[in-house]
Amino acid sequence: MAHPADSYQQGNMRMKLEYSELWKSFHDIGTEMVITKSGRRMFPYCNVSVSGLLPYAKYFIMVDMVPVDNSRYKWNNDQWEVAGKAEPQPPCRTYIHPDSPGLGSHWMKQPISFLKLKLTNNPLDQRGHIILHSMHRYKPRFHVVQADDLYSVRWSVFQTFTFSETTFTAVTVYQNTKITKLKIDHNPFAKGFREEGTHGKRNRAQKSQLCSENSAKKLKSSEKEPELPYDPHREDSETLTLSKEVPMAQDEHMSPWGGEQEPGQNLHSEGAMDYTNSEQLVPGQANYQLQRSHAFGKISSPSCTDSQTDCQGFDSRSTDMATVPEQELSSPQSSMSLCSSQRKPLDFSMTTSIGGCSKSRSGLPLYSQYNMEQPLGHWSGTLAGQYSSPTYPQPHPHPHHLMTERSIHPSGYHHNNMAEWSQYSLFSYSC
DNA sequence: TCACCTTACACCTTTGAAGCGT
DNA sequence: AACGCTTCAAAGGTGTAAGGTG
Repeated sequence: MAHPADSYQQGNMRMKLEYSELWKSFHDIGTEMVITKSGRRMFPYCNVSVSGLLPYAKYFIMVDMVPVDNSRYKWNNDQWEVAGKAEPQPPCRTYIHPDSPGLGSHWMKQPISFLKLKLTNNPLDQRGHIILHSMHRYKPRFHVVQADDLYSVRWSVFQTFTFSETTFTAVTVYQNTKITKLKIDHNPFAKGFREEGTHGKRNRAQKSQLCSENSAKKLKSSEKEPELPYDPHREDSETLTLSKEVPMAQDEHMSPWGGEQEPGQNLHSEGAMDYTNSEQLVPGQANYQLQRSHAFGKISSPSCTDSQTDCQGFDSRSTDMATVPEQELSSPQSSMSLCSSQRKPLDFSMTTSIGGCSKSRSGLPLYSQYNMEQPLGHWSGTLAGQYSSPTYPQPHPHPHHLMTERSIHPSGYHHNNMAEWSQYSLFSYSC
C-alpha cells in the first residue's frame, strides 16, 4: 500500500475551473472580453481550484494568454468571421497570482481567484496588465510551478492547464449583444444596466432619488438577494448555486468556436506536438491531468469539489485536451511537453533576469534566460509590475525583484540551443 | 464610408476609515 | 483598551454613447 505522500510525488496535480457553468454559458455564445487602455478585468474571471500539491512546498500560480489561432476576426452579420492574418503578438506577459509563492496547503484551501487580472490593448502598458490585440482570440493558460522564489521558477516544472470554455475574443467594444446582456445579467458592477431596474443611464434627479433608496436598502441589507458568483473573498467553492441561473451548456458543436478552426491551424496545436521530450528536469513523475469540473451539460453538486466523480468529467467535446492523445496525458512529464514541444515560439518579451540554464541528463540546456542590463522601456513591468505596484504585495524578498521584466516564454521552457534562446530575449519574437 | 478605438459619463459595488456602543 | 458593528465617502469596475482615427 502506497504511502499517502506518494500520490503527491507521482504528480497528482489537478486543476478545476470554478464557475465553469457560467463560462460555458458565455462560451456557447462566443465569449468576448473588453480590453481597455487602462486595463479591464475579465468577466467571468479566472477562478480555479487545485489539488494534489505538496502541502508544505511552495508554488507559484500563474496565468498567461495564448492566441488560439493565427487569425484576426471581425463581427459581421451577427457572427464572427476571419478577417485576415493575426497581427504580431504583443509582448507576452504572465500574471503571477499575488499570493505566490504560497504553500500547497494554501493554494488547495480554497479556489484561486484571478479577479484582479486585467487585460489591456496598450502595448506600452507599465502596470503589468496582460497585453492583447483586439479582435483576436485567446485562451487563458494556468501554470503551477513548484518553486521557493522567482529565481528558482525557471528551473522548475511547469504544470500547465487550459480550459476550452475560457477561450475569448478580445474586443474594445462588445460586438455580440447577447454577450452584453449576459455580462449585464451576471456582473454586479453592471447592475445599473439591468432591465429590471431602469433602462440605461439615469439623470441626476433620478440618481439623487436612487441614493435615498440605496440608504433604505442598506437598512434592509438582510433582505438582500444573494449575488451571483463574484465575491473574490468567498472561501468556499459553492459556486454552483449559480448553475441554477445559467442556461444549460450546449454541445460544443453548437458553439461559435466550433468548426471555425482546424487543429492544424492552431499555432498552439498540441496535437502536432512532440510529447516524447525526455530532457526535462522533472523531479518526479508529473502526470498531466486536466481536471474537468463537470461532465458537459451536467449540473454538479456543490460538494463535488474533491469528489471522485468530479474527476471523471473529462469530455473530449468540451476540452482542448481533446487534441492531446489520451495516452500522452497520462505519460510522465507530459505537462511540460505541452509547452516545451512548441517548436515555434509565439512571442517572447525580453528579460532582464540573470542568465540561467538548467541541464538535462544529456547535458543539454533546457530553460534559460539571459541578461539585459537595459530593458526596452515599454516592455518593462511584466513581473516587476506586479511587484512594484502598490496593488500587489511583494511575495518574497529576493534580489530579483529588481528585475524590470521577466516574462515567461509562452511557448515553452525547453530549448536545446542556448543561442537560439538568447535571441528571443533580445527582441519580441513572432512566428 | 466604414470599422474600430478612445473617452467621458452615469451607475453600481467594494473597500476601508471613522464613529459608536458594549 | 479591545472588539464588533454600522455608516459613509472614496475608489474603482461596469456598459453606453458620442466622437475620433486611419
